Amino acid sequence: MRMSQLVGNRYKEQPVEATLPSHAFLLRGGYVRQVANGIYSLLPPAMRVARKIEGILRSEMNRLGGQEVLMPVVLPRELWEESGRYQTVGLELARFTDRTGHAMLLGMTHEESAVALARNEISSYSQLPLMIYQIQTKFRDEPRSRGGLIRVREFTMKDAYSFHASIEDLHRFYRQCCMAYKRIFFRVGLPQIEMVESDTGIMGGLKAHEFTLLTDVGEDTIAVCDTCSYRANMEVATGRVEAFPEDALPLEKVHTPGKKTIEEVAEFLRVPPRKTAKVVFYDSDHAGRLVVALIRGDLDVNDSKVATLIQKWPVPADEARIVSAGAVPGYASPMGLDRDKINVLVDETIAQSGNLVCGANEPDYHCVNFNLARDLPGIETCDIRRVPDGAACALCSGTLNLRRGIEVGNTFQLGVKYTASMGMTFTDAQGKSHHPVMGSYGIGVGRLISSIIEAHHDQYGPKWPMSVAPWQVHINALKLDNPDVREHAERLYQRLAVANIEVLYDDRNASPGVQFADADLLGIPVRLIVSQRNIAAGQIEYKRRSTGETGVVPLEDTVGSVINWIGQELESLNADMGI
RNA sequence: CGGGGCGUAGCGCAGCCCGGUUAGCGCGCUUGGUUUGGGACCAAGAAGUCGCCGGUUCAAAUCCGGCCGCCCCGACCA
Repeated sequence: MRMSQLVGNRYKEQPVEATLPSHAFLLRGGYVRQVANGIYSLLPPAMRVARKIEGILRSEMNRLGGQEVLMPVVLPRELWEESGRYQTVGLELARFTDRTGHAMLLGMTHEESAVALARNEISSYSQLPLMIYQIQTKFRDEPRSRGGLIRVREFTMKDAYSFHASIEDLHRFYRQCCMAYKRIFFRVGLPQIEMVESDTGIMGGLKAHEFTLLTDVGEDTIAVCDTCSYRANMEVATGRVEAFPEDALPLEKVHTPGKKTIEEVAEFLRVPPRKTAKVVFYDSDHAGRLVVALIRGDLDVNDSKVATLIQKWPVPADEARIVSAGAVPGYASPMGLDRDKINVLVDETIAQSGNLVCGANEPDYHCVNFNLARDLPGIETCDIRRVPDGAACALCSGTLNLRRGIEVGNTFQLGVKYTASMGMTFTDAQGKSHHPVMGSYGIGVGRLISSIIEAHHDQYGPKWPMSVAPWQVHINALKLDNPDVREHAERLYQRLAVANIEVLYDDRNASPGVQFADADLLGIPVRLIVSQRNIAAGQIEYKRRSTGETGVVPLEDTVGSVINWIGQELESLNADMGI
């Protein structure tokens, strides 16, 4: 490729809207252009990176036995009604009607489509297991996109769907798929990506993992054990919290005038916040009952965990709602409330503490010496707390640290949620009918591009790993109006092209500073510099983008050296070496 | 959806408060010349419905009203 013809300008001004390095470089390097909020065009350099990533995705999916398909972006409403998600998924599902008035939607994930495809083709256990995958455009009408390609509304995703005759076979395949994901991330230059336990969210199903690049600019919060391999998204992370058992003292009502918050009550009664019990009200659970969550005063409720328990997203209850259930805001307690009309969620930490302070359900009064087993008998406890930074790991003696991360991929053990609701069956060896067990597996291509830049850049631009670099070699020729320089540069360009090397040739007669700055923004791993002084010495100068190493090689050895460098760098990204 | 900010040439901005000639500046672009190892210099150019609609006024980028779009933080979100 000749740079004089390359579509897309580079510029040196820092774009005001870009706060992340990857976002700024994508704009400054001429990789992407925004078309609307969360909607981008990819220019040739980004398109080439995307194609390389897609090639790696294909090879690893094919290695798993996956078969590539292409399902539609535009889907009929009926398909999503079959699974029930037409109702349960919110505004991020873009809906519209076609000219005949038929309700349509833009696919944001393709479990329904995959089942609809497979149920007509699969009827026997002998056809299982099976995985289909596609690399395709998704649209999700996100409430807020951000960070360049990190969170967008339209994006390219590799999504895969597997079907199994048994849960055991799903588990076996799931492990293989996770290994394939590790190989993928290794091959694109991100071996540090972590496998993280996660919420199943709108996918539903049994179990899910995310694959996350830990970085301060990430938007997810991950609990990371400093000792063992436990990693979990905040949504589901659990940890050990110190228990404070005490022998129960008699329950006693105390006057606490005007003291409503945990801080006020704790200070007034001269106890630490951990000796109090906090009540949080949510408007309703799936059955319409008021939700009363009880947690130790020094801890916070984790809404995601509550959502899983009450089967809907928790919305804080307003004061009228709380009062109508017989509770007194600021002095509330589950004690004395009609347990048939409310859903009480009690965090384990309440059972592990004795003699707590809690509300008396009477204005200006609290109770001291609340003990769960005695004062609210017959309640099963659960985990509804946000893991605090520095909590003890539940699996080992280590400490959990909260880190930020970018989720670049995810995997779900779906079970029979979709195959049962959509009526997909197969016949086993005994002639009996079953629903296949399903898994689904996603990786966002654009998010991976941004993540690679976040992990591999300096102040001047990206440093692409060889496996995903838009080109392998960048030729800079200085003083191109000199016939000797031009002739050497053109010849070098031809020789490299003949050797099947991907070359970007800066054939503009631009000043060295401009050429080098542009080369840094394009981040190509090998840079070759043709100049009069190098020609006179019979040599070519090179610079490796990733290491900054510079040197010279004799002119006649150039192609051979380049082939060696490319080979070395690709070999270091070969997953067979690393995993 | 809540809070904050911004919309003037491809990009980054000034001008607006206090209405008044041909709406400026830097980068980029075009032409010519001089240059050339980390974003050169000189000269001459091209490029703008000042986000949109309406109002006030002799006169609106500037004042008023409405709308739209974009960014950041939060909420939300595989």
